[in-house]
Amino acid sequence: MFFHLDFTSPLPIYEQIVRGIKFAVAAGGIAPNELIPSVRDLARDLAINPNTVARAYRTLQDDAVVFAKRGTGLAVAPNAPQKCRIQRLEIFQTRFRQFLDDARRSGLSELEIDEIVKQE
Amino acid sequence: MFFHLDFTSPLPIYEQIVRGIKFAVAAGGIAPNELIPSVRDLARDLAINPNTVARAYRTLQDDAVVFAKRGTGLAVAPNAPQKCRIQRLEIFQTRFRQFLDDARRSGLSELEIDEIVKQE
Amino acid sequence: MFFHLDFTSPLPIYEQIVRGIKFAVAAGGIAPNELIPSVRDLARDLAINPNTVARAYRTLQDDAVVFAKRGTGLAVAPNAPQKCRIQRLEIFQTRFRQFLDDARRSGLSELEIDEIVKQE
Amino acid sequence: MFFHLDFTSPLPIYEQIVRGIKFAVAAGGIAPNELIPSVRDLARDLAINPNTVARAYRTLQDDAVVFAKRGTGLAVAPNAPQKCRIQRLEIFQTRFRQFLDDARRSGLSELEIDEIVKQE
DNA sequence: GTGGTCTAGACCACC
DNA sequence: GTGGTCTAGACCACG
Repeated sequence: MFFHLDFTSPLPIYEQIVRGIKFAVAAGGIAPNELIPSVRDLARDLAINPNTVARAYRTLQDDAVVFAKRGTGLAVAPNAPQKCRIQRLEIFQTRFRQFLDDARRSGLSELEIDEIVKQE
Repeated sequence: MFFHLDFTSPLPIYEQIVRGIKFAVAAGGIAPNELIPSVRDLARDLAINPNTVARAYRTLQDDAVVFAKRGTGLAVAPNAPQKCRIQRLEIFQTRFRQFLDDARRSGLSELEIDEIVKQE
Repeated sequence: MFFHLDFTSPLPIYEQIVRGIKFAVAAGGIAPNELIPSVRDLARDLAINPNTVARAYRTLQDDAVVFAKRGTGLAVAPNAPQKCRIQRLEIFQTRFRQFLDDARRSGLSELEIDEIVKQE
Repeated sequence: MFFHLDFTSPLPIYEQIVRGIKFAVAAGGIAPNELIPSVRDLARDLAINPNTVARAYRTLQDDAVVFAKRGTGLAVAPNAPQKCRIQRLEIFQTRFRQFLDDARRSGLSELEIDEIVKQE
């Protein structure tokens, strides 16, 4: 499978699925025109409600990351890999920037923040 | 005032208040045995409902960051500054570690991650 | 139902609910992974406001006695029965010890205290 | 002094004072017609607000445990010792009975309850 | 004045 | 359907 779920995360399950698929596409784990798992299969694999998967897939279609092949399933769009790579970068850039802002506003010194980052 | 609220954040307002007070205590903005703003005052200042502040203050009492002086208000606990500094560090350490884990699992290369971090 | 409320007690209703659920879990009335009554159901059964139940349930989550199954309800944590049994014992041990201390400090003789206890 | 205060107790301070005086009278620590400490003195000794002491003393007057000697202070009523002994007994009987009821309703077995009591 | 409890009801996200 | 957040306001105990 392409990703795992964190049920304790505040990020909703369906959003974790959306990102999981996008990141898999960005990383080349699923190629353009290749089918993604069926709603039923993925729901079984992840042990979650099919409605949740369906909602994630709807979002992916809205984002034009996948498109419906009638009677077959959902396939990765041709230009999706590039688009997903951009989105992936943006997601993590935004997140790091937010991290820094919050850390500074909390009263942590630049030194302490550096300390945290360097412990990577 | 010790902090401002981000009404667009997924982090609930009461949790933002909890952290705001903890960070203020960690940074020495409020000393042990000093009173924190009254429920009504803070609610007025932040332009939110007093109950929301009350809920945050309840959490702070549960965490033993403040204690009730009956009929007087809530005061910072003697050992709270140290505790809050530790918690603050943990919050941001965890958050950065999570950021790294997610970035790696998304298929981003170490190089790309470094790139994001260095843009600070 | 697992318990009843004493509206005349100084113990707040939400705290009575917390204890009621804990004691039910301790006694095996609700098994691990089993769902506890929904906020709305319990509020209706006890004829109180749903928010009061919600507040109790929040406390139970903070105590890790139950965990949220998103969109499904709250389920008893795996190790909760053991934990609840311990807490139950502690609650009553503390209370009896406090009773004894207070009785002694009030000037009651050991004989008089024994007298009270034996009338059980 | 006749008693100490527990600031963490849910029992209000003024009620703790009322009981402290009553128990002292019951135990013979203060004899009939003897003066109890002045509001100001007791407040200073206990490091609390004089209003709180005043409220307790008002209750004691209402209960006819003490009476005002104009221009002198509050003195213990002649029949107070007997009355206080009775009230003291009732307080602890009620409290023990409540303890037993609660313990039983919590699902503790008679054996476990006996165990707690015998550890006195 | 202080915080604490409870009610009532709106709105939201999630499944 | 589920719980979670927030608002609004009443009432109480305490100092």
